[in-house]
Amino acid sequence: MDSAPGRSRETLYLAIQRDGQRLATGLIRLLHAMSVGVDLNPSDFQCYALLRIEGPMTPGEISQSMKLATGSVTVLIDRLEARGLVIRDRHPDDRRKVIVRLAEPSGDIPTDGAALGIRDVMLTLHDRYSEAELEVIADWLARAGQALTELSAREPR
Amino acid sequence: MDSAPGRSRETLYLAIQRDGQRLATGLIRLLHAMSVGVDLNPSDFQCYALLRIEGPMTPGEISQSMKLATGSVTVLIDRLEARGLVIRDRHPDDRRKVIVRLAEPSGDIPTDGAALGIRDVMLTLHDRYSEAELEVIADWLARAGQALTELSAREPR
DNA sequence: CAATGTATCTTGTTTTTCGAGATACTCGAA
DNA sequence: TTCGAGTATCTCGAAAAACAAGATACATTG
Repeated sequence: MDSAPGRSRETLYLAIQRDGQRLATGLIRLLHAMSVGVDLNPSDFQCYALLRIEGPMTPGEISQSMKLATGSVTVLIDRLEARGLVIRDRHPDDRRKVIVRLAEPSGDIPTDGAALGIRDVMLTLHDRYSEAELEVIADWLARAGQALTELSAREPR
Repeated sequence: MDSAPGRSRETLYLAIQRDGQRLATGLIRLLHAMSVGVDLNPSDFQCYALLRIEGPMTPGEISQSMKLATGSVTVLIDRLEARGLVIRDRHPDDRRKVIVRLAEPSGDIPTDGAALGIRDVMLTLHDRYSEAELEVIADWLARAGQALTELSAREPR
């Protein structure tokens, strides 16, 4: 694609910061749009997405990850469970713990991804890049995600 | 950086999707962490960030962008205004409209970016990439942000 | 086995969001 | 000009979600 002729490192950093922020607000918007699409509130949808990505988690882990109070997570899971989207299991080793996992038949709705035409848009977007470039992008996404996760994990309070 | 020797396009797409989702959840977490850091609720903080990025907006535009009811935006702006973070101005041409903009002395707190060591982490992250690679990343971020914005803007309901 | 720590749930309260209407303004056509 | 339809914001009461503190049950260490 090599669009701009060659911006300085400094300029590139600024561009990345600016466009990264734009992407972030876009993501929030999209998450909201998707959640109303499946008739879930944003928190519930985010939790559902989290379980899809990370696999089964305990309520405590969810509470940490989503920065919600434990009581909030309890009723959040109640709501998802009532809709048949997730299931609570007892932890085999530690019976204080509970394991929350996705319900098998994918509940009633959102298997995500394909919804809203996101997949198509993304495919179109990526057509323009070479494999080497996609490699760079994938690498950056993985590292940036890792960095952000560590950032908000450490010393949150 | 050229880490993996060469993944297929298909594999790369999947990696991007997966890591993109991870990045998204990381962003939400971080946004939440930053908002508690400046003692603002997530919506208020997001609105503040939005105004920083996009410049002055009307309540109606904010409501569309954040997918909130107009009434919710009114009290949201009330809260930000009470903290001295934003200012309401009348629109010069259309006096039904109101323009919300950042208060000049940056209110009491968050000039963002530097907070939480985000800047440092990002600098460290980007050190490993060549300028050509950064170019690719910046390009992708811009296009992806654009795509997401259009996606959630069209046919939201 | 007692004491302390951990994980989740319960309850009551506060905060945020919604939704429907009210008010104020704009613009085009009679 | 005046009327009417459309738009933008705000007001208000009701619903929903999040919190905080305590209760319960289990685990782990001495």
